[in-house]
Amino acid sequence: MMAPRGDSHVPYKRPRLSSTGDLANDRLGLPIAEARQALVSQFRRLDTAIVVGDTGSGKSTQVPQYLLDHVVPRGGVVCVSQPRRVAAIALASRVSSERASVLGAQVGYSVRFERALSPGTTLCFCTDGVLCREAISDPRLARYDVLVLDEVHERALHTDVALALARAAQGARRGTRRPLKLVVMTATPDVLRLRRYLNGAPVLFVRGRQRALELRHAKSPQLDYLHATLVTIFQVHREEDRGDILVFLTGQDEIEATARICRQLSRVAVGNAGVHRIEVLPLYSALPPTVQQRVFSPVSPDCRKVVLATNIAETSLTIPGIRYVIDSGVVKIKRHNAELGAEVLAVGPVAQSQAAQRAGRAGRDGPGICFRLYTHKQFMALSPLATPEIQRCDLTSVLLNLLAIGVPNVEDFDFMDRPSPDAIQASLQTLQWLGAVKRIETITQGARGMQADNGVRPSKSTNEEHSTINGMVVKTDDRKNNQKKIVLTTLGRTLAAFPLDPQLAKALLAGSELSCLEEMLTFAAVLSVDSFFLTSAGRSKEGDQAATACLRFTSPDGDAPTLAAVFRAYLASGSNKTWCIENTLNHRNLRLASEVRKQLRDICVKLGLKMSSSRNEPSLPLRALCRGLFLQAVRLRPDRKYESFATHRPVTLGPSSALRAVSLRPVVLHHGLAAGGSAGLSMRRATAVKSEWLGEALPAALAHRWMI
DNA sequence: GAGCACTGC
Repeated sequence: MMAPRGDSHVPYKRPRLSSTGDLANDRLGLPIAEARQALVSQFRRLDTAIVVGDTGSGKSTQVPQYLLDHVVPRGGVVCVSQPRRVAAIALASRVSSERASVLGAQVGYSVRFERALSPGTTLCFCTDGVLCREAISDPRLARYDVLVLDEVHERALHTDVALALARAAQGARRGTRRPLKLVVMTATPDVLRLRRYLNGAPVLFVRGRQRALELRHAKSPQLDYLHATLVTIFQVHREEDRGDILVFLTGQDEIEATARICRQLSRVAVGNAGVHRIEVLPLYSALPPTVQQRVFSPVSPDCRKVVLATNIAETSLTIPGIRYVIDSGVVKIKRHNAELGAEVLAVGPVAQSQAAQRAGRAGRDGPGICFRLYTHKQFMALSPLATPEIQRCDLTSVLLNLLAIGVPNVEDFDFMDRPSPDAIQASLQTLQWLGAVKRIETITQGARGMQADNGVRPSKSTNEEHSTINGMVVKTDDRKNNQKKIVLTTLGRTLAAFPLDPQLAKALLAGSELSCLEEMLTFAAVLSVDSFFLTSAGRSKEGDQAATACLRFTSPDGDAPTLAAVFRAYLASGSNKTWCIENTLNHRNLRLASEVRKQLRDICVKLGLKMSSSRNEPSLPLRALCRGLFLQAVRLRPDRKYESFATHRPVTLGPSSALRAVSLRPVVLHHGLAAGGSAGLSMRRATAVKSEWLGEALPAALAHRWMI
């Protein structure tokens, strides 16, 4: 056990006061109020504006109202978009009550599964995801006079897409009788990039609440941030005034381990005179909501709360009473590796903007201190901004969405930070194999001249250029000479109607063809949400025993049928929360799956698909699954190891897959590959299928290549 | 033999 010894404390540089407290602002109203006139006159004049202000400046609640009351014409509609559902609903509710109106009348919201809107709604809060979907039926965003994009500094996937779509819509409406006004709001003062993207749009600064925040960096680099974390927690506990501590760590295991040591150490320390108790509270998204709620309840006056959190506390949850922040300086980030065709979850250093965000969580209710477990020099060497999500994730869904919107050139779509051409090509190739897009020759004047007149062909060297797509080595056309245009097929348009990965959407449609749509709705729903099974940390004491009881759901065919069985049992229980707890299942994810299924079913009905069930033929849903997930196929080699058809890379069966309970199956489909650690590539979830089903599902080009 | 956080008319 580690104890905070005198010689192992983390030395911090002398405190520097970066700002002063100003509690008067609390009563005088929000800082933004005095800037109202100036903002309004700028908004009237400009077609695009950037608003910079801290959370707490009131910009998210006030700017939309200024626009509605003083900028748009009577009856004009303002849309405010956010990365997160809870924020959209909370803001709508807050603004609605500020205006003493009923939520859903003048002020409303629209998020997935939930909306409060009426024909008279002129101020609508929504999520970026909803806005991106709306653009499919309304690419000019014609319903809105003003579009406000909030929290743009987070660079969430849908925010970047929405921003690019908004620019395109604004361009299309420029010079018409109803131009689109765009207001982009960000908390990061570093707006050079954003400003250039928005053609030099003026930046309007809103003064934030002035709060006292003291930053202390480590004096020397720390080799072990977990050790430094423990030392600092107890140093703060011994030396600093009352106030709760928020610690940023990377993940569940690390948090639980640190919590255990912390509790042991505190039992030792509390024996000493004058040392108060501490209450250690883990906080991460996999925890059941009831356990998460504990961080919001106050502790007794003689006790100090220590919250050990992941990134969830950086943006999603704001914990009251935090006075001290301990920032480990590291974060876990998911990246999609197109070459491996896998998600890689890795620990890395935070960006400066994230460090600022973490520090800002201290002293929201009074003067605070942020302890950084890294030196000021190390801080200065950090990247100023985090890599935008659009450069880290699989683009298959995003590109299908853009094509459905009618974006003319998806390969050259003007994102603020463009994804790599390889990532785009990999996703287009996937869409092509799914039959969602095709490349058609478009003979432009220039191209015709070139090919007919002098017969120029791509030179041999460029023609034989290879690139790796989804891990497969593929010959690519020379892009300079490539006159092929990417167009959406009828199938692609149908796939885009579903809020699903295109692969799963295709499997769902195959369910209609094979008369097992009801079963496929369940497969699609359970595979598109996080696992139903609680991991050890989220379990109650009796949990492990009950988890064993859960084995009764295990299907020899793997995870899709197993999860479907759990889901059916959940519905049979009457969607009962107690039943979930008794069986150590994640109620939130089961409820989510049930809402997803309902939504998918409604879309199927709208598309005119007939509901059908394969009650007497259990293999039909598995065959349908093959028709969507064939790119995720894996085979068992003679040496009893699994290998991906697409990439020929070895993969292993992940530890939580239901297939581990049965003997090795010759062909399986995986539902997500994870890379990292010692295991190489591992399949998080997998379902066994028959080789002939895979054969009938494959497009000809792949059937030939894979020799099925 | 191991899961950061979000989101989808």
